[in-house]
Amino acid sequence: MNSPTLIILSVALPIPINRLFDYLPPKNYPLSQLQIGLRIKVPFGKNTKTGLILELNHNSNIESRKLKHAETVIDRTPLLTNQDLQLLYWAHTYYHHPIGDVFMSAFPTRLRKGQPGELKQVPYFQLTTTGKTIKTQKLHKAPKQLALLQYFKAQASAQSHANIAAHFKLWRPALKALLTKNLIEETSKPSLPVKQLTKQTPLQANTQQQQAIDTITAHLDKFTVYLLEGVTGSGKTEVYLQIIEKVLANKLQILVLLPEITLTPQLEARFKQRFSVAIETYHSKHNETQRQNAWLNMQKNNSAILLGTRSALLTPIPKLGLIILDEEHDSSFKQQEGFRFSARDIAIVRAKMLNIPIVLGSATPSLESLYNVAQKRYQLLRLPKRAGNASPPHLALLDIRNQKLQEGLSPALIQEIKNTLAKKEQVLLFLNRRGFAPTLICHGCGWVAQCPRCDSNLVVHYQQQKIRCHHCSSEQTLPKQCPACKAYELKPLGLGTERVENVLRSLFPEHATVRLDRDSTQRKGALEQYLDAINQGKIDIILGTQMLAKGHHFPNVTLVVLLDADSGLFSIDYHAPERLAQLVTQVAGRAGRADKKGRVIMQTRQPEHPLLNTLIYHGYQAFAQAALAEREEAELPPYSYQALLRAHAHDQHIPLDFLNAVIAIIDQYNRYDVLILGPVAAPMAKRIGQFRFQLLLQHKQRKYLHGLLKELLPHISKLKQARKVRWSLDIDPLDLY
DNA sequence: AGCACGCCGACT
DNA sequence: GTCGGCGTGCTC
Repeated sequence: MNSPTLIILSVALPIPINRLFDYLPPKNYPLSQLQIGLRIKVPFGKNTKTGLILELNHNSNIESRKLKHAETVIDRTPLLTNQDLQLLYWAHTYYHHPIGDVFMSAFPTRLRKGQPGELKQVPYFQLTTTGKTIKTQKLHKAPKQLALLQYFKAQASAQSHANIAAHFKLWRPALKALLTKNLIEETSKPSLPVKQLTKQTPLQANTQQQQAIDTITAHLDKFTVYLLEGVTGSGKTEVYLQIIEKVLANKLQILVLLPEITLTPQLEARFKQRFSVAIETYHSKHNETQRQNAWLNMQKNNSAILLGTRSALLTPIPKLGLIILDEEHDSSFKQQEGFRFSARDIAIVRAKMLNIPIVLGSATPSLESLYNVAQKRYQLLRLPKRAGNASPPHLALLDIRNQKLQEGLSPALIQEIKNTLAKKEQVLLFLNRRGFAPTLICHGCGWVAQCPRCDSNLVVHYQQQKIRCHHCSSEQTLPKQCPACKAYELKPLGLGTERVENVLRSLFPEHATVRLDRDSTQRKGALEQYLDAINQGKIDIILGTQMLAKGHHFPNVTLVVLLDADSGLFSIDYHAPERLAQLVTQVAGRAGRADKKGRVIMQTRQPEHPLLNTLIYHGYQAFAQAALAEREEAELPPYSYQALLRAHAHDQHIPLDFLNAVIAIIDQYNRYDVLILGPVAAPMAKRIGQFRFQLLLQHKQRKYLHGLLKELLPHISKLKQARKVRWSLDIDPLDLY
């Protein structure tokens, strides 16, 4: 029916429907300028949507009377390269996620919504001639303005709002005043002088560092996955910096991916001190203008290095020559909703497509990565030595069975803390549970305070006099009287950081204790304040949650305590021991970083637990080998492949009906005996008022699992039960929740 | 996802 | 008698 000169555009749209939509070109648009990869505005139902041209065809399966004209082509040249498009296509296939959603997720929000692909000018400010010479006494009545003026005097180049905000609070009025007084003027972004790549000479690498650097830089023009296993403080960052320098010398760009909450500012500062090339950062703290500019500066090759989190992975980088992914075991590299991709796994595919090296760094590599080393797919590089001669901490288990505990602290532990404090050294205690107590129970009738919307107990927050659910936002005032039997017998049960803080203060009243958890650090800048106080030696005892495990340096801490290390051992999720081991090793890394030897004590009721013992007495590597052997025995990943189909709804039977209908379809197509586990209730069956069920699919060979999924999914979308549930497919799930 | 159409309950 | 609840269907 269609004439051969007709051009049909197949467009990917950001909607959860797994197909392309066909359009006629915009009216009067020169056909020769149409290209795959251009963003385009199209009418869609009652709306206009921004999509991406993925195919140019001569005909369409849609009746021609239904075809609409596209409105406008946004880009003159594609923002993504062919290789970017190929990578996205691969990700769409691998994760079985709707094509338009995957392709459009490569763009920052503004560009996804159709904004032109141009840099947004952000104002920069510099001193005027008057500003440079003014006598500071003239501003003695305006300390804020004076401080800001001094700051500008100390800077070599013009500064943006973001630069100023990093150093001052409530700076806007002061800046405005200085502008009015003509001491500061607006200007454009200063261009960086790029006479040389570095402005700081590299540190002297030790033998292992040098070996790692040499190995990687010997073959910068071919794909290899390097697993750089370096204990805390072994100088991984210096290795990264020296490899990057070599790649910069080849005029190529570098992508550095970091976990969500690492110390990006510190790392950014270190990169900026070392290199004089333009560096972009991309993470959740940035606003949309900053994201768009960072993305475009990489895309246009204006900038050489991108430091970012998972969301930076798909930034187009035309001259990409190296990918570094630090803390590769970190779970924040896996997106946990919508398009549930693993930034690590896609990064590896990206490196492979571009034939460039990728370096995965970690002190505690994931079991998959260690398995890939054993399979000779990755090359292992080890940095066993701690820099500056710091010796590794000594780990020990402390059996607390039959011990009389004082709010979770055993007598032996209290003695250890005393000894450490007597030596004027700091103690770090780790308890991964905030609040005062995880349970409020009535001693009269056994009633327990439970969340009305979730399958969980309400946590007692004593300071705020609240009981609160940690899974949804519901909270109540701390009751005095049991709502069931009216007795005044309500007692908090179990340990939280607040409670341990109290006992520490009463046991060691002459020592300063600080608690670091989400509650105590909510106020902006509070965490930084506490960290400063710790590093200035004003604090003797540090108590905190998970947030202590990552990155922070506590050079004077010589005793690290894990109060309740067992909790990870009882989880039904087979990843739990791996996570516990990583956590223990990371927390242990906080101790004895300077010349003082550190000690790590783990209180446990499972002193005979084999994996725990392997970890404590033989180290992380030995633990990993033992854990891998268990996984192999049980045919769990990485010895098999999994996909998890989740479903939730307000009514209990809806997700269950849906998953049973899915099973009925699976039975028709399951030629290769993919293992089906479920449907079962999720470990937390009810959450935020929704009932959650899941179906686990597993097979020893990836191709059979994925083959089944590919056949299955179109049928699932068509199920009438599918409309009533919210469902999602998680490939290579990390959380079996 | 977003929107319209459509058929049943409490209201100016 | 109407407004609006969310079940169902469609988007090139």
